[in-house]
Amino acid sequence: MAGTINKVILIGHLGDEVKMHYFEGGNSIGRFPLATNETYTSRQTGERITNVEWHNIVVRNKLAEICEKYLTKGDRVYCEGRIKTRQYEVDGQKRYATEIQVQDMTFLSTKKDPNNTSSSEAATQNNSIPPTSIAKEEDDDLPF
Amino acid sequence: MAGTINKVILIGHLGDEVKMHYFEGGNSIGRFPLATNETYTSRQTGERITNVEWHNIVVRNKLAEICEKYLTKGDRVYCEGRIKTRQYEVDGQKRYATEIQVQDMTFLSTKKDPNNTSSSEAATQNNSIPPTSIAKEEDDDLPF
Amino acid sequence: MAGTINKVILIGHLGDEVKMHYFEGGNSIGRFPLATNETYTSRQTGERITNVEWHNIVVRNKLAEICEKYLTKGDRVYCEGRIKTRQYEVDGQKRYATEIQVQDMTFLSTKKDPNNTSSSEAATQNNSIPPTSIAKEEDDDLPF
Amino acid sequence: MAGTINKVILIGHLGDEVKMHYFEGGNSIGRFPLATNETYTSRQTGERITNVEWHNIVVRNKLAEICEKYLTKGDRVYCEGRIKTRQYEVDGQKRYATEIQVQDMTFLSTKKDPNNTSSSEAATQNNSIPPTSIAKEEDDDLPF
DNA sequence: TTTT
DNA sequence: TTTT
Repeated sequence: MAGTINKVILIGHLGDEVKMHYFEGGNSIGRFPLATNETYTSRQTGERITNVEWHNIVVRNKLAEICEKYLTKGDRVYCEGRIKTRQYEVDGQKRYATEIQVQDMTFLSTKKDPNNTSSSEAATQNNSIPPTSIAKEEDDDLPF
Repeated sequence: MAGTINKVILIGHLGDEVKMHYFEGGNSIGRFPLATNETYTSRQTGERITNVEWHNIVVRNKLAEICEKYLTKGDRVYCEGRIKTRQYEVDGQKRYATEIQVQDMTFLSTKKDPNNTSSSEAATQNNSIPPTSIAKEEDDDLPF
Repeated sequence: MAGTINKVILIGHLGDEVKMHYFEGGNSIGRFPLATNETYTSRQTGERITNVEWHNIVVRNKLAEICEKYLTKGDRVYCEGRIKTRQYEVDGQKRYATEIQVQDMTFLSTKKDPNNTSSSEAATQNNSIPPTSIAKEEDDDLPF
Repeated sequence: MAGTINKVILIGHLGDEVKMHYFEGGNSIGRFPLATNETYTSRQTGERITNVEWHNIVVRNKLAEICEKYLTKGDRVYCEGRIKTRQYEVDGQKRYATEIQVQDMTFLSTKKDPNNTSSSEAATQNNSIPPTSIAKEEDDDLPF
């Protein structure tokens, strides 16, 4: 009943801002769409075709708050998590929504950093350093 | 236009047989459900809870045919691929179905091998050796 | 200063028993060799060639103790961790030893389980269930 | 004898230029060091400590040539490959050198692109587009 | 619905 | 030997 692995690794760009939802009791959840692209050459026409894949990213609690604080539309991130398909009903019919529950994230660009112009590399050379790697342990100090 | 990654790694058990579909022109597709389990301890009751996650696995052409030949319900496999959400309409309403398009697979148990009793390790010691690792290159020889 | 990833995923077989070392203060470390195989067809002779790759696995504290208790030579495991190359000197010359520091592990077969005959699947159907998935959180309860 | 996985995923920065070596017969190999960083808080002093890990990246043939053409010291890349430890002898003593044989790579920044100022995003808006994702198939067209 |  |  175990001995299984459910792991997702994504590098993509935020298609929108992080949307937060706060629960009673102090828990919180953040959601944002992440785009990955697949490019290939058409066998028929020979032209380059790009398919966009949209992933529903879900983050929780401290990681959610760090995402909301530092990430914005267009930023690039590395995400590691698991696939989770939720089931719900509409008019008595089953529907499915697949999310990526992310536990670990690394920022590959952070436009929200005020002193930063275009890349996370630049950001590390000034005093306002956003966290670039976010660990799984929720009780840790902020990685500054 | 790229610089993105969409990667899924799963280890799980087949929930059903591989269902094949053959296209005109020689292409084929195989589908099967794969179960992964997540076990955790409830904070309320302290009991162990297991959630099952079902993944819609899609394989193509030679890999599909190897899967159909060697895999059966209950077998354990390692899968590597990408997430793909297809959109379709029902009564004018958008629906989404998420699949895992698998390119690489490793068999961790293969009940269909006739000389095999319980594990793929045993299978490698006789003459009827199923492939245990299936490469991405479709034009390769079978890995026997 | 960050924004980097160092991740290793291995599925292989233990080449020897887990060797434990206990430190003063209660910490412990376990080490064992893990074999992965790469099989390919020789372009010259056309015969199948198998290369064995040996990985120096290092586990710590609770995970080390679970490994020692349940794993034995020949068992198959899934390991997730990071690469770490240690530097040392012999006769004033630098030497390097590369280890895989494993944080997450899933047992894919466990011969040490007394009620088990050949695979972890069988093991889950009786009362003596070894842990098959070991989480990163050291403070967690044992996953029974 | 199989059913194993040997997979490495790295995101890091080039510590030096790509060094090429060409073989008779047309094959080529490229090598470069890649740095990943691990940052943690010391339990003793409470200060942030960064450890650098250096990986010996090895790429072959077309991928090697693309790396040499587009990558330079300091660039950030995503690498996917396998661990390979080579054995050699010095004065009759065995020595080991661990490499990462990389088959797939994604460029996360490319300073060598002449029209590019600081990031790969900018690069995609002009006519001199470096490849950002490099597939495994050696016989493919260049991903332009 | 959307990123680069 | 080195990157950010």
